[in-house]
Amino acid sequence: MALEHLFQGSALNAVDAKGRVSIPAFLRGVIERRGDARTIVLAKHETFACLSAYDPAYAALKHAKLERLLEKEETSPDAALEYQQRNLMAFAATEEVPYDSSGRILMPPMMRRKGQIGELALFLGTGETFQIWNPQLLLDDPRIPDDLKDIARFRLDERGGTA
Amino acid sequence: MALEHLFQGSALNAVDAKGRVSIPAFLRGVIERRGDARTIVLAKHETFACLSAYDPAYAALKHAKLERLLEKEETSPDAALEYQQRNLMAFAATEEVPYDSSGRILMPPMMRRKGQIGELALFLGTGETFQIWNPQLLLDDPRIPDDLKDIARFRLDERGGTA
DNA sequence: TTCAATCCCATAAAAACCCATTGTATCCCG
DNA sequence: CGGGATACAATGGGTTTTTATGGGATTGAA
Repeated sequence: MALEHLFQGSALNAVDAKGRVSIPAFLRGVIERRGDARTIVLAKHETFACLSAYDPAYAALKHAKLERLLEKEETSPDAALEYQQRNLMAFAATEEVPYDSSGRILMPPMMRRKGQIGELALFLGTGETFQIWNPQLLLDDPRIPDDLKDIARFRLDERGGTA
Repeated sequence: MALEHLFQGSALNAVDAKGRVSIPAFLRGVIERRGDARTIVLAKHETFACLSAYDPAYAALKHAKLERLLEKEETSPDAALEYQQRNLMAFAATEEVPYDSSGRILMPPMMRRKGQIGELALFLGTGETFQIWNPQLLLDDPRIPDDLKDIARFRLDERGGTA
């Protein structure tokens, strides 16, 4: 498959008192080039203490991939159950939120809790999708490469906060 | 794979007060022959104290390679984590910057610090990618061949600066 | 009413854009 | 072969546009 437009780069944005966050312009650019939606899909990340985010076009693609996988491995009861589980996670456990004309979303409270997002949201492009972190949790995770933590620290410094 | 257009040659350009740098025309030529983007991707070099740079087409190619690797080795939890880490480094730890009609980029502050780039940027073609150095750091690195340092010194002399 | 989401407007900083200058290499023509 | 004329690269500076973000005002459902 391979998508031609990939999410890349990092940014640290504020979450204001109303729970609004600006989606960095360079990520919005990719979303709007992939499709014409001004919307992102949020989910808890599978392995890290952060949120995973992507555009509706990618969600559709992901769904198609699951369908194909099912058709291939079918007949096994295990496979069918696994499909049901994955499907639930892919759709029921996600939230789709539009961003407004200034590029901001209202972070849904449930996702905010799941991602433990506080006053600051660290956006990280990861190719097909991007991640949203509480920067402190990223710094605390031993599985994250040091070079990436340096970037998080730089983004925090840039803002004047001491990390 | 093998790309047909390769980066080669060297140039020393100024970084102005706004942080702008001209990408040498001979490198831009390669970028635009590889794809139609007028954009470069910047990353910290893995082994040297400089930046690594390439075009989006090369980045996509690298990504596709990673994807194929994952599908082959999948299922292992270790492999999955390693994949996540690589993806983060390849995308979150890089920045994509467009160059304008006069061939200049705005060097992102984070990359400028990571590469310790001051007022001068030394561009070195290395085939599939190219490097951007603080010329002084190149001269100070014992791992760099003397012949290459001579080239750096020549570029500095050309400019009137004493190396 | 009340809380919360959406819309609208304001602003400061940063980035993108446009235009001008210089220097150098190239070309053309006498 | 010399000497302009030309084209393009690199760079400086100003102006406009975009971004991120704050703060009302309005809508709407509970």
